[in-house]
Amino acid sequence: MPTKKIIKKKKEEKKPKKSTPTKIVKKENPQKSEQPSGEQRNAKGVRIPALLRGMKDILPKDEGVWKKMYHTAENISEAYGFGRIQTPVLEEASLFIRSVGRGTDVVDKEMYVFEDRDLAKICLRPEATASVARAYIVHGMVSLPQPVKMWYFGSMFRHDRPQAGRYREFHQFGAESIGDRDPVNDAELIVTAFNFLKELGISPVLHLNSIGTADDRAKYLVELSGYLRTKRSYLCEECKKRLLKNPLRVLDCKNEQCQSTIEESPQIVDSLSESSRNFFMKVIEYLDDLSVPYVLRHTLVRGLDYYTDTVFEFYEEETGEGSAQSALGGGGRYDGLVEELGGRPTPGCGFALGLERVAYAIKRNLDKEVKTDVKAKNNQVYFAQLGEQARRRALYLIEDLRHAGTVTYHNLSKTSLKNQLELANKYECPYTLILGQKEVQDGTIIIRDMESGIQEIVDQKKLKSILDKKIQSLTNA
RNA sequence: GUGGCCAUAGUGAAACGGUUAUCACGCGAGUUUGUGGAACUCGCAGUACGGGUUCAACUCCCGUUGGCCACCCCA
Repeated sequence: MPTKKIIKKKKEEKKPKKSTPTKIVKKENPQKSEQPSGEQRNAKGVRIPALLRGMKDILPKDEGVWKKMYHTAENISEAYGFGRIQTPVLEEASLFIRSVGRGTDVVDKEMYVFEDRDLAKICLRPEATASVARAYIVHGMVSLPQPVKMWYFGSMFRHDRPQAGRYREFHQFGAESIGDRDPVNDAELIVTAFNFLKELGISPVLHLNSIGTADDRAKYLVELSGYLRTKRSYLCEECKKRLLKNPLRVLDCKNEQCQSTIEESPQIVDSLSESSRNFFMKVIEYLDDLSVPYVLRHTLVRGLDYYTDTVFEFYEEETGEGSAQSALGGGGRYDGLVEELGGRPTPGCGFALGLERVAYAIKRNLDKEVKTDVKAKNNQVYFAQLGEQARRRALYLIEDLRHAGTVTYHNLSKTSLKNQLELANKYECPYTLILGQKEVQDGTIIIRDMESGIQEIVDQKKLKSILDKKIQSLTNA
C-alpha cells in the first residue's frame, strides 16, 4: 500500500517538471547530477546495489552444473593421484610479474593490483600455477617424492573486457605435476584434463605443440621474423604491428590474406633442439598409447612466459577454434618456473580449464539432447500440515526426517492444505506427507503419491522405513 | 584497451513524439481453512542513469553505466 502512494507522488512530481519552463528545471539539475550516473534507484529513491562489471552470481539453479564439475574434478584428480591444494586468492603482485611475465597482457593489463595497508603491492591471482609453484618452494616440497602432484579448483581474476564466457572473476580447475622432467607427466596431465571433459559429456579436441626451450624459441623468433619481414607486404595491418610487438602472434591471425604466408612460414618444430624434439616425440607416443586424439598445430603458442616444450589447448569439438571463447583451457610444461621464483631448478607441467566455458559447453549439450537433464528429485519429500497442533508436531517430525538424510521441503507458515499441495507440486516432490488434527491424535501420517494421488495412512513410527522404501524404488526405476 | 550492436516489471515480449505504458509467465491473497498439477477474482512489480531537443520524450540526440559481438588476449 505505501508503495502506491509513493508512486503517485512520483508521478505528481514529474508532471509539474514537464510543464515548467526549462530554466527552473535547469536549477534543479545540479542537485541531481551530484549522484553518480548509471545507478539504479527504487521507487523510494534507495539506491539498488549493482554487480561489479564482469562479475556474476552463481545461483541455486546453476548449482547442479557446478556441483557436478566439482565432483568430477575431485574424483578424477584423486584417481590420478593428485592432492588438492588451496592457495590464497591474494598474493604478492611480484609473484605473477616474475612468472607469468612482464609484457604479457595478463600482467600488464589485466591484473587486479592493490596496495595493502602496509603499502605492499598485492593482487588477486590471475591464475594458479605460479601460486602452486610458490607453495612448492615455500613448503619445501623438494623433499617429497617427486613429482609432487596437486590439483586446484577456485576463482581467478582478470580485468579484461567482459564477454560471454569471459568474466573478471572466473573459475578454474587445474592440476600441476612438479619435480620430474619426463614426458609421461605431460601425457598424464593431458589425459586427466581430457577425461574430465569427456566425463562431463563434452567432446574435447586437443591441440598440441612444442615451443622448446627458451633458447630454441629465441632462435625460432629470429628465423620467423626474418621470414615475415620478407613477406611484410602480404600481411594485414594488424600483423604488421604484431611483427614488431610479438611475431609469434602472427601465426594466430585469422585473416585469409595472412594464412597462405603463415602456411609457408618456418615451423617451430624445426628449430627445436635434439632433446626437446625427442621429448615431444615421447609425449606424442604416450598420447597414442593412451588413445587420446590430438591435432598438431604448429601455430599454437601460449601467452604466458613460463612455458617450455609441451603446450596444449582444449576446444569443444563443434565450436572448434572459430570463436574467441571456445578455448576450454590449456596448459603445458614450465621447466624454468620454479627456478625463476627462487627455488632449485625444478621441472614441472600443468593444465587449467575455464569452468565457465566448460559449464557453457555442458549446457549446450543438454539443450541438444533434451532428455539428459533428468534431475534426481526423487529423494525429496514435501511436508504439509494443517492446524496449530499439527504444525508443532510437524516441526519435530521434519527434524527427524532431515536427520535421517531425507530432503524435506515445507512451508509451515501456510495454513491451507490446497496451498501446500500446490507448492509440493512446484517443488516437484514425488511424495507429500500430510499431517492434520486427526493424524496427530492417532499418531499416524498420510503419505500421498503426487503422481497417482494414491494416499496411504501409516504409523508415524514406521514413516521413515516406509518412505525410504518408496524412495528406493523410485531411484531404482 | 579499440570498434560495432543493444537496454521496457523478476523473466520473455508489445507499444506510440500526445489520456493512466500493454500482454504472458512469475510472485502474493482469495474463490465457505482436509487435497495440487484446471479455471476465475484481486493484488505486486517496469521505460538503466544523467543531460539535451520539444508545448509534450519510453520513443529523437549526446554522455554515463551495463550487456552482447568482433578485435586484442585468454580461461
